[in-house]
Amino acid sequence: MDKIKDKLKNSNYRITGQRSAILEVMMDNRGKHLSAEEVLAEARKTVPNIGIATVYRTLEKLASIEVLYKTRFDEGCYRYELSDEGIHQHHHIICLECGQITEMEDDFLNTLEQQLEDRGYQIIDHELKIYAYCPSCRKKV
Amino acid sequence: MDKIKDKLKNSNYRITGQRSAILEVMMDNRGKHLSAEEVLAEARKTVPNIGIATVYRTLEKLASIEVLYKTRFDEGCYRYELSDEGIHQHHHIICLECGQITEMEDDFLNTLEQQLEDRGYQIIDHELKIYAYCPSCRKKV
DNA sequence: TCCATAATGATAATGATTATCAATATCTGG
DNA sequence: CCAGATATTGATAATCATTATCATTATGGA
Ligand SMILES: [Mn+2]
Ligand SMILES: [Mn+2]
Ligand SMILES: [Zn+2]
Ligand SMILES: [Zn+2]
Repeated sequence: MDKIKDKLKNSNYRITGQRSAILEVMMDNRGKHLSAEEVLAEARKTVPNIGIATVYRTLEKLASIEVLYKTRFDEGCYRYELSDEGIHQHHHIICLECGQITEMEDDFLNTLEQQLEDRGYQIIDHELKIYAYCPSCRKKV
Repeated sequence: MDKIKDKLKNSNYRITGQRSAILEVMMDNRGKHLSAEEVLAEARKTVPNIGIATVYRTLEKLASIEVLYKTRFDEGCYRYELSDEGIHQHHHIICLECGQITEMEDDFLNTLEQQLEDRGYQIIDHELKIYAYCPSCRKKV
């Protein structure tokens, strides 16, 4: 939390009640993937008058300094989550039945990346989504 | 082309001038990823009065019977391309400098999929995007 | 405390996509 | 070929997430 606030200060961003509230919401929901509207609803429990524009602005800023990770799961809206420390983001397995999202680390992509580097690409990031039925929704065969 | 039109007929879809024009645009642009607006502009060369709503409807229909593949590359809009025959779609390497999109086949994911199947998942599809500098845009080190 | 300026909230604007609906085109069966 | 059931179209309004605008307020270093 304080480490993040330092990061904000170093970027010339002021620490406001709204930003603290949003940060707190994201930390209280570590592991979840929240939409801007969901963040707004939570943040209003602390800062009742906070507006949706501020939520968008803050989420955007926090993503730009890599405190948050922003993605979308085949829906209309973006979702945000606390970022890992690592360079690459993790990946997601999305159940087509219940919507449950399971996370997956990306070690297994090392081989592929090596192949691409060999072909001259300079890889910056990657994103993998797997659509599947999760073990409990899977049709019994 | 005729195989696709049969597919349409079998789904109770009529073959109209507009649909033929859109199909032709997609076939003339095999390998490219077109937005609805781009398809509209091309289709109007054949059917000047075609409306954007018809383009959206047709692209949607063609994607629903898997003639087209629909995706988005971190932009505001969807892009469509002629679908491969295979079960899974191919993947994309997007150059962060020039925007060039290179395609990649998905054999290398077999191992990962096997691991997930072992954990009880029933995999339906996956999507991988790699963001990189392409060989020609890569910063010389 | 003062003040330059960053941040906020309300609200208008945007841009892609979808819904509505009256008019038109397609196609099947006679 | 033709009529009629119905699928499709184009214009346009509506939607929905996100961004821009702008007057007002809050923050934090001097
Ligand atoms: Mn995640
Ligand atoms: Mn492609
Ligand atoms: Zn499930
Ligand atoms: Zn490039």
